[in-house]
This record gives sequence, structure tokens and C-alpha cells, in this order.
Amino acid sequence: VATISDVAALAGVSTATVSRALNGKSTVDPVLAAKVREAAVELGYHPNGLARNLRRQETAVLALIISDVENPFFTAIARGVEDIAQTAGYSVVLCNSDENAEKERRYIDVALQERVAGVVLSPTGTSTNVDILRDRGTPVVAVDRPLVEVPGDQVLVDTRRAAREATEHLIQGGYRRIGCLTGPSGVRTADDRLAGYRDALRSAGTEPGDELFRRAEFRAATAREAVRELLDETDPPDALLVANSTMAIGVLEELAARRLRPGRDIGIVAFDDAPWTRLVDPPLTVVTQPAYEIGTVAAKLLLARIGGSADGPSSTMLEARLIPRASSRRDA
Amino acid sequence: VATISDVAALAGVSTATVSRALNGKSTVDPVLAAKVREAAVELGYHPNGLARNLRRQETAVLALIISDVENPFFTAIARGVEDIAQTAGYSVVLCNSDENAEKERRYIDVALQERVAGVVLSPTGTSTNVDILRDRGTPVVAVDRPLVEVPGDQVLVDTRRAAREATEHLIQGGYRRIGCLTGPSGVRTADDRLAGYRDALRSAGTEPGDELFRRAEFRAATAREAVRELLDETDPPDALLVANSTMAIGVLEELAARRLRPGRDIGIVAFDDAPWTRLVDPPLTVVTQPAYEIGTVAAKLLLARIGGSADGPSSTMLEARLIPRASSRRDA
DNA sequence: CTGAAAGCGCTAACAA
DNA sequence: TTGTTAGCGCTTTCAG
Repeated sequence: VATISDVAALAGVSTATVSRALNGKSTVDPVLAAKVREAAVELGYHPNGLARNLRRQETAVLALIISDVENPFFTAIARGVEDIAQTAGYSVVLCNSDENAEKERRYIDVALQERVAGVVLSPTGTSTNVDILRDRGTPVVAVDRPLVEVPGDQVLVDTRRAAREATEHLIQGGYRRIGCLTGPSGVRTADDRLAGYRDALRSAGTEPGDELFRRAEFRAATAREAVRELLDETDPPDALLVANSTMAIGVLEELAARRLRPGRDIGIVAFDDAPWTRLVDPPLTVVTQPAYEIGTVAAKLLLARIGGSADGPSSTMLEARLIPRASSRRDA
Repeated sequence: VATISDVAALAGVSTATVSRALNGKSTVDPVLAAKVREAAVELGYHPNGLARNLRRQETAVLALIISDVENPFFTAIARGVEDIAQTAGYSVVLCNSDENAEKERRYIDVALQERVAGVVLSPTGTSTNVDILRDRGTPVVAVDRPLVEVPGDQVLVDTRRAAREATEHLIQGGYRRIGCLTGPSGVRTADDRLAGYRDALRSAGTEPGDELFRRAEFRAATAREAVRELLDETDPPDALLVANSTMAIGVLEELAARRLRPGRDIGIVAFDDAPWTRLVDPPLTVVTQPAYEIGTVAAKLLLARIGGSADGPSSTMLEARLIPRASSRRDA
């Protein structure tokens, strides 16, 4: 493997000149620069990023730690982050914490060790070693969920309000026993969606009882399990607010198995406008979140911090929007 | 930021001892070791991975370069790779080449510069700078699609055969004008699926004409465009083999818009058993590929190479399996 | 079992 | 404009 000194030797210059020529930094005699480039090509020279970063004390990579690579919501965020990072010359390292605090810790540790320039994180909730990042001066921006302990940059969605609106939509649709299927306790989005659901019920003069909501992991299988329980109650719900599209898959599977038709037999609204939601019969009413935008905003924020912006912690709140389709209409 | 020498100073030992103690390498006096660990904690010491890797000339990270983060097939591969890597103490860096040769080049370059231990790659097809990786001695294993130029490790699926079987299934279902919607020319999986489709037609005594297949990107929008063309032909197909689940979304959208019912009006088989395929009405007949297994096999192969296995290039061929559902039955 | 010292490959003062 | 030189933080011979 060719090093910078091999190139220097072949080009008949010093390593410093090679470095300068190849990085286009300070002015270098065009003739020499050409010679250097030629030598580099001839030797198949690729700069050693490790050495470079060690020296420069910085890397051009961002870490993006998300809680589920298989969830379209998070992959859309990833695209947003990537697109912005790309244009700024940063590359993005995607890490899958799998909604697992331990994995999250490990990845933060890796980020720390590899000295990434910044981190975009969707925190699992249970307090983690984010503070260590902060202490070391690595900028962090939280997406989708806030960092609980310390104030910091974050890009969130007003998911509680969205959940309230979605529930109100069901109420207006004539549903009377509305249930809710949400994610694990402690995960902020899960809690907020449940809270919004309750807000709506209370405003409508109903006291939300515990028998009408269930928690499950953000996965199809556990969601299906939970909805099964709910439907087996003596007085089952006639509508359901579902906290994300992965869970919605489990819900729709169970409904199909029971020959319950969404809309007619049971009203359904789910979070996240996954590509398939328009294809099911009847089409699924969803709450769409600006996932891609979350990513771009977060990345811009992060880059600004890396660039040294010293403003106070910024918190961006984006809006979610209800897309009414047939699964929340009784005549569907 | 605390360095190893800060720890050494505080513990009253040399940096060498700190290194040994913290890495549990050679034997260190337990008393000193304890002192070192204590000092490390007190200073909030996190080893600088850059420096470590520079010295060791190796990193414990794998790069996984895939062509579409939003495609469940590839995210399943990612999980497979990650799970294996994880247990071996490696972390995985996910890069999204976006089916774009230029982005792929860039990410390979990053992998090269960061001196990752190995690369798992789903090549875009157009020959790239993979050979540079090989030259530098970085192990590479190709997934989903072969590397064209040089022989190397690869984990593929017998997708041509699967396409033939899927087409035969349609023929047996009584469909007579079977069309095919596949991906870009040059992408091996796209070409193989088309070839398998043609194999089946020829075996059945039909000469496959050009008017019955279309190419599009592996995306919903362009697939929809292509299927629109196909259906507008004077003599449109009565069945369709669709090359992946992302395209299937575009296809199903267009069919719904035209009120064509899959199965009854037009037989549909699509590659990839995405989670939603059972939820549409009628359920979608699919060819399921062992994506997760592709990932695990590839990762194991890669780790073996990193470990120095000098066997000849290995090529693993996994099987895909047809899951007949109602979208390929006329009575559906 | 421990320490001194060399050096991984690169960049950035500082001199010339 | 170019070269010399001193490290970045760590691991690892090689002595002791």
C-alpha cells in the first residue's frame, strides 16, 4: 500500500508538498502539482483517512443512530440526513439501535471512539451515554424523540396533537369505543400518541379507560398479539388508533383473520404514510409525518453546530397531517 | 479530552501499562490494573479509535454498501450482516449507493480511506472501483448481484430459475399473454429475472416478444409509468411478472386506478415478500428471497476472509421460493 | 511484570 | 513556493 512518502519519493518532492498538492490547500507550483498527481495515480495512492483524521482531529463522517432500519419512517429520515450531508462533503454512517438501549450505548461508544464529527440520534428513551458525547464536544441532534436529561438540539413532530386530531376524526366518524395501540412506555412518541388520544376522549366527555389501550413493541407480531387481546374483551373497541405503520401491519393481519373490515366494522387510523397504505382494501387512513424533512433539518442543524454555531439549543417542531381514507369511514 | 497519558499520569504508571491493562492483553499486576481502570473512569477516558487503528493498521468496522435503504429486501440483508458482525465485535457502517455508480464509487473510496476491515457490496453493475479494494487487500463480498470483472466471493440467489418458475406458475394458471416488468439493463438481477421469464415462455412454445416487457428503475413511480405503457398496448398482457416489491407498489397503484383486479383481470407475481403483500386484496403472489440469510452468509464469509482464510473465491447460491397467493388465480 | 521509545501516515507550523 | 520537523494518541517491540 502506497503511502504519502512513496508518492513524494517518486515525484521527487517532500511529503508536505504532496499533501498540499493533493489537498489543493496553499499554492503549489502547477508543474510540481502535476508531477505529484501523476505519481499518486501511478502508485495507486489512496490517502489514509485514519492518519489524516488523527492529525486533523476531525472526521468528515456523521453517525446516524436510528431505532429501526426496517421502518420506512426512519429510512426516510436517513435519506434526508444523507442528502444534506452528501452536499456538504460528509458521509453518513447508519447504525441500527433496534430500539435497544444497550445497542444504542454501544453505537454511541463507537461514534465516540471513531471521533465522528456529529451524531443524529433517535433516542430509545431510557437515559443513555449521550452526555458523554456532549462532554467531549461532539454535537448531537435528537430526532423523533427528545433527549430527556439535558436540553439540546432536537427535531420533533407534534405527535400528541396529531394523535388528538386523529382520534377526533374517529369520533366525528361516529365511532364510540375508540381504542389505542401504542409503543413501549418511556418511548416519547409512544407516550405522546397515547396522551393525544386521551386528550381527544376527554374533550369529547369520555373518560379514557385502561381497558381500551394496549402497549406493544413497535413491531407487527407484538402489535397483533395486543390487538387480539383488545378484540377479545367483552366490550371490544369499535375503532383503533395505531401508533405506527409496522404495528398497523399486525393489526390489519388480525382483522383480516377475523374477517373484520376496516372502516365498516372497525375504524382504523395509523401513524406513518407507508407506501403500501393506499393499496390495502379499504385504503388506510394515516397520519403522515414529514420524515424526510426531519432528516434534512436535523442534518443542517448538526452541520451548523459542527461549523461552530453557538446559538442556544434549538427545538424544531414539525407538523403531522391526517390523510383521511376509507379505513375510518363506516360506509367503506 | 483525556488521553492515555493523562490516565498514565494519574495512575502513576506508563502509557504502555495503561494500554495493556485496558485491553486485557498481556499480564498486568491486578493492583495496577485496578488503579488504571479507576483513573480511566475518573477522567472519563475513551480511547481514540483513530489512533488505535492507525497503529494497529486495522479497524473493527465493516462497510455495507447497498443500493436502496428504503427497500425491505436490502434492509433485511443489513440486519443479517449486522447480527453476525455484532457477535464478532465488529460494527457495521451502512451506506446507501442509491443504485448510482457514482455514489457507489464515493462510498468505496470512503471505505478505502477509513481502512475498514471489509466490505459487503451490492454492486450497481457498471464496473466500479472494487478492484482497488481488492488490490489493497480489503476483502469484499458481493451480495444479490455478482461482481462482473474479477471472480470473488459472492452470495446470490438463483433468481433466473425463480423467475422461470414464477412465469410457469402464471402459465399454469391459464394466463396467455404474460408480460414482465424488470429493472435497469446491466443490473444483473433485473437481467436474470427477464431471462428466466423468457426461458419459461420459450419452454412453453411461445417466442417472447419485445412488446410484452418493460424496464424501469426499481422504484414505484417509474414502474407505474412502465406498466401504464404496457396496459395501453393494443394487445395488453393478461399477467405480469414484476421484478421487485417497490415496483409492485407502482403496478398495484395503476391497476387500482384502472379498476383491474389482480388475479381475476390480470395475474400478478412479484419478487420479494414485503410485509404488506398479504394485506392487499387479493393477497399478492410473491417470490420470497432469503434476504436475512444472504446477509448472515455474506458476513460470515467476510469475517473468514478478514481472519485470513485463503480459500478460492466462494460463490453461494441461495434459493428463492414461490408463495402462491390469490393475485395469480383467475378465480380470485 | 513494567517502562522507554519507536513509529503508524498524515498535516501544519516554521524556516528557508 | 518548498522542505524540515514535530507531533496527533495509541500499541508494541525490546530491555530491564
